[in-house]
Amino acid sequence: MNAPTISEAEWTVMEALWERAPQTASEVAKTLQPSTGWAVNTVRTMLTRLVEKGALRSGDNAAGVREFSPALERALVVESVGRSFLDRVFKGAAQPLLVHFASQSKLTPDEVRELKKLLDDSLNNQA
Amino acid sequence: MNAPTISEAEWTVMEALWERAPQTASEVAKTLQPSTGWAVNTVRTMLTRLVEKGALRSGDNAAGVREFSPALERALVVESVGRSFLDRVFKGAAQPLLVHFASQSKLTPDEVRELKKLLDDSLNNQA
DNA sequence: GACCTCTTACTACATCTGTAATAGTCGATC
DNA sequence: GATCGACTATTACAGATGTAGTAAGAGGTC
Repeated sequence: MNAPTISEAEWTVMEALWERAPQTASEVAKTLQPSTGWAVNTVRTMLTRLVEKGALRSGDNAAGVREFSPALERALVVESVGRSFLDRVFKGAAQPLLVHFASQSKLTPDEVRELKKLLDDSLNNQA
Repeated sequence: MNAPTISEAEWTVMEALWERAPQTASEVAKTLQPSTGWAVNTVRTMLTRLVEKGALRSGDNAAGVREFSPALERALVVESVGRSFLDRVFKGAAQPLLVHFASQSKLTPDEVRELKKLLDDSLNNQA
């Protein structure tokens, strides 16, 4: 029941569709062209593979052109790749991961405040 | 610059050598056998590939048998895969990542205390 | 009605990964 | 000195990934 494996390039395509859906293949290709330089067929191939993987759904629009939409919520996929990253790199221990990224990053005072609140809440919810 | 790409299975091998080094191929294979079931040759292949990638160094021990050691510190590789994960999944924004994992995980009061301290420190160090 | 453009379906091909098997060398063994 | 067991080097092979190209139908254009 885990989300399917989504490769790095495929992730880029998913992001485009999480941003706006549905889109046809040419629309996605046009959206990604500036940042990736991918040929339309490259994008088509990835769309097809993502449909096969169950990450996208497709159907024809009024004009009879196929259009694509996410079949999985972004949050769910983030959940899944997040857990796999946590397991692989931090052996499943969230605290060292949090330490790593917290010490690595420069946060604003507001962000720190929010995080501390969240940490407190997480304690209370456990009780 | 960036640490080389280390695949999931290769990561397992690296962990064994970060734990204890140097080790010969058979030693690593024996170590990993219970958890992975890999054949010795499978481990050898991965060791070879990791040397090619520059993630391991190898040399002959007193008995003339090749042994392997990490060529990269674990922290450095974690740094690199961590950043790549952050960029890909959270578009480089550490705060949402921290929110995600913090809310996802059940931490002990001690761990929460440590993290909050770390967050405070990170603010001070910026100033 | 021949031609160009979209769209779709199918195919291509190198590289990386996972997972080994095979062949050849070398030292210990009987 | 033929044999057995490590060790090394080379090769294999299928599936995933990145990055397309080609062929063929459908619709507008001159």
